[in-house]
Amino acid sequence: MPELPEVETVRAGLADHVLDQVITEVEFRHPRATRRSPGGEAALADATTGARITAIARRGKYLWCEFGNSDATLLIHLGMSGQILIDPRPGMPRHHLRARFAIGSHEVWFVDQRTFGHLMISESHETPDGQPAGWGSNQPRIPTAIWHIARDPLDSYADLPAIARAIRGRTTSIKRALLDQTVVSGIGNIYADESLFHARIHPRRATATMSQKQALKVLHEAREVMTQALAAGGTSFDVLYVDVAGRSGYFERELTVYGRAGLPCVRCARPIVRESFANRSSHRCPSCQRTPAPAHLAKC
DNA sequence: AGCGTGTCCTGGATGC
DNA sequence: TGCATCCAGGACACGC
Repeated sequence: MPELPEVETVRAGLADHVLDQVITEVEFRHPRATRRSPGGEAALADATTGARITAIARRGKYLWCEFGNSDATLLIHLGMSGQILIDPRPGMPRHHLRARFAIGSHEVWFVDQRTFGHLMISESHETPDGQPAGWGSNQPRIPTAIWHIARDPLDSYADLPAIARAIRGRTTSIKRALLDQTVVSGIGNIYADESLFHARIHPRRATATMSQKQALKVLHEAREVMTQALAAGGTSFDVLYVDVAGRSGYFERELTVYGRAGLPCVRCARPIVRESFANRSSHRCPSCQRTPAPAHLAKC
């Protein structure tokens, strides 16, 4: 399940192989892959065939290709199970292959078992702050389809104090705010739990009752845990996720709470608990992340 | 307007 | 053993 560090690993891998190359062939193998793209498969193929890739950019979990002076971008979201495979081995199974591209001398596959991922063409427009929209972008433009996606904790143009203030302005729980991509992007269930553990904050803590220092602490921990995950090559839980060359990440060994229900807390040895949260689950240490007083607890 | 819930999807795990 | 149900997850449409 690719989150920000995994997506960045994919971005860097793609940039290594297809930057300055021309897309010569596009083939779609599943209609859901292009469901959000205006005009569908035909328009996407039309917009990309013959185009030269001049940047591979990323904001949060979204990737996009820039094409020189063109306003059009090819936007990619890997969803839960999406993978990008470059020059896949000849025997690689094809049953989850959703789209394939010939780019320069490379074969590039978009493989996605659960089909939550998608590809789309999006026009772009100038960023409000005049800065590049994300890692790898070399122009101050953002795909219009993701104008509402906030900068992520690894983005050098992200204003963490401003994000902390936005979090505190919400009437919800800190975990919901962290998962809201319009507040801060790139944080999924795994890194939300990890960041909150490191910051010693309960997932259901009401954001409006948090101090600026506490909110900022959570964001800094998110940045830290993602930086470490990135250095380790991305997190992986099963064979669904592999990076562009088909290798799995190995950061999962470093996770402190996520997926560790019943196992001892790395700090205090009390068993980690798993609780249901908004049709999902939260993992926390009942001792390091104590339940706040009712007045400081959000409804969900 | 802002917030919370339901939905999309597949296949491994679990239950009877 | 086999069938049925549950569950995981990100993003967004929708309703309150």
